[in-house]
Amino acid sequence: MNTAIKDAAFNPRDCGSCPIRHRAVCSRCEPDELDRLDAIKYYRSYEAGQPVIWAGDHMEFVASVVSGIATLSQTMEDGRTQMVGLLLPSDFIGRPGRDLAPFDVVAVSDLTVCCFRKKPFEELMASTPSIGTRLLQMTLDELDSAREWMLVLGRKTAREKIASLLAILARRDVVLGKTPPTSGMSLDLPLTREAMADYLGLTLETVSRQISALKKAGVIILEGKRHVIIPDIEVLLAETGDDVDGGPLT
Amino acid sequence: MNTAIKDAAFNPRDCGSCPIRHRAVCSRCEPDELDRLDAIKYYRSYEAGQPVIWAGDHMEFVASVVSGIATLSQTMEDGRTQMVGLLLPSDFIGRPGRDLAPFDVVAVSDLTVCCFRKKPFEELMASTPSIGTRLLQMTLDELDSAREWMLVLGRKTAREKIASLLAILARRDVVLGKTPPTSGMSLDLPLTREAMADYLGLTLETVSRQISALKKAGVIILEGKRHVIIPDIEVLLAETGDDVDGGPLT
DNA sequence: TGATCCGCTTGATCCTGATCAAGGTTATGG
DNA sequence: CCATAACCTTGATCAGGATCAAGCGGATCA
Repeated sequence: MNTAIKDAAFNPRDCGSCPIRHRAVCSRCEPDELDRLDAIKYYRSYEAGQPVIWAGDHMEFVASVVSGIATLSQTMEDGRTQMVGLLLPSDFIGRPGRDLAPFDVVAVSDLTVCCFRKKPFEELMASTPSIGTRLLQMTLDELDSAREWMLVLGRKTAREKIASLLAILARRDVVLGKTPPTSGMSLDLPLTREAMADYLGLTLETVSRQISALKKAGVIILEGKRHVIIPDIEVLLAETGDDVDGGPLT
Repeated sequence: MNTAIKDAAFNPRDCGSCPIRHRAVCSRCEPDELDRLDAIKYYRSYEAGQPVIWAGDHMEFVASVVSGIATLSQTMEDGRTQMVGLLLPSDFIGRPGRDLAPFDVVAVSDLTVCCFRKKPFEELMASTPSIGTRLLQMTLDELDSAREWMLVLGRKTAREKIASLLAILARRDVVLGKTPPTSGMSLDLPLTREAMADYLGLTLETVSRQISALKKAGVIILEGKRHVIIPDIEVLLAETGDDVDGGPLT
């Protein structure tokens, strides 16, 4: 696999914006640790739709998403697929200490990742406890998110699922400062209806219908197919079925 | 909360069987690290049905299950609940570096856990990299399991869900050496029909019906309500919908 | 300028699993 | 020993979402 991967034209001087350095693995590293990370890193980019890795492949690197969006998913023999994670800028890809990729990773938009060769990275981790600590915290966060998503998949209605997905995407955009946190939030859907369906355990028709229903109810306003305006975030949160206090935006 | 917790009558000399020492956090620790772990540990037990901790509570300890079974779950205001994990002997409870419990933990059978006060444990972790490494590996395993479960919740039919649960429980019993791995496997269900339903995102009636259906199809044989005999594991695995190669028993 | 494709929407119908309801089994306790 | 309460099974009916099907609108390309 992994045909058609191209090494990125990403300028190494853009290193300053490398999420490894600033937001992911190494946010608490000392300067000399950063230097050592720099020594083993390189960039790669993928076009929308390209696979980054297939479940079962040997992974010879770990990586951090610089820009773009990728999905983590599983597919059954008969074609049913379930997305198990959404990889956004600053998210980490890979398993130190493991050889085989457990899930498929596919770029859904143009994607640039910052890679570290696995062996040197693991050695660096062994000699730099703060990296391991940071990675443990990130993994615990991912585990909590995965478990929260299990409630969505197992117990929520189609309408609640859609509202939950929109709320999660909205929260991310707030965190990234792309939209105000209060009223008139605006949001670009990074996923096709089918990808949303795979994320939510629904069919694409149901996704489409429920989005239309939320639109008709005035919970969201659609501009085109992919741009969503949320007039009142509280109304959207009420549709998720979650406890409103301590909800997704806090 | 946490009323009615009793300190265990567990004999400290049984320390030799403490899973922290042998299977969980410290399987690769040096003897002096084990001594330091011993210095901050204590046992607790809970009766079937008792809560260990509620989501949002402050956790002043981390722990490892010694014996019995607990569940990790989430409940919506309207009562819908989703189990997000099953805690069996040797499983770890808690989040170093976090203060609040993210999910409810409830004992479903009589339960004994080996606790470590959180602060000293975190200090020990900071000074003993192998503990952190071990914990990272365990957390990555849990994350993979959680993600595999997302496929079950999102895409499998009721019958496949039941078969998947039975396969997982069967695999555990094989690993623990309770039953032969090949033919005529036998298995005690540790959960009520309702708990299975909460794990699988179903109702208890559907669970009951699908178990009856698998029985009628000869995939399983029931002795009483809780004891299951699996005449041919391959037949059960075929019912899970999973790829049979590399399936749950390997 | 069409022709084609892809992503999306909407309608009609079906089916799986939820819900409502009744009764059976097993364990516990007076 | 029976009474009670969990826990479980089974039946009848309902409904939410899947499936099958048709068509729309905006890209891309010859």
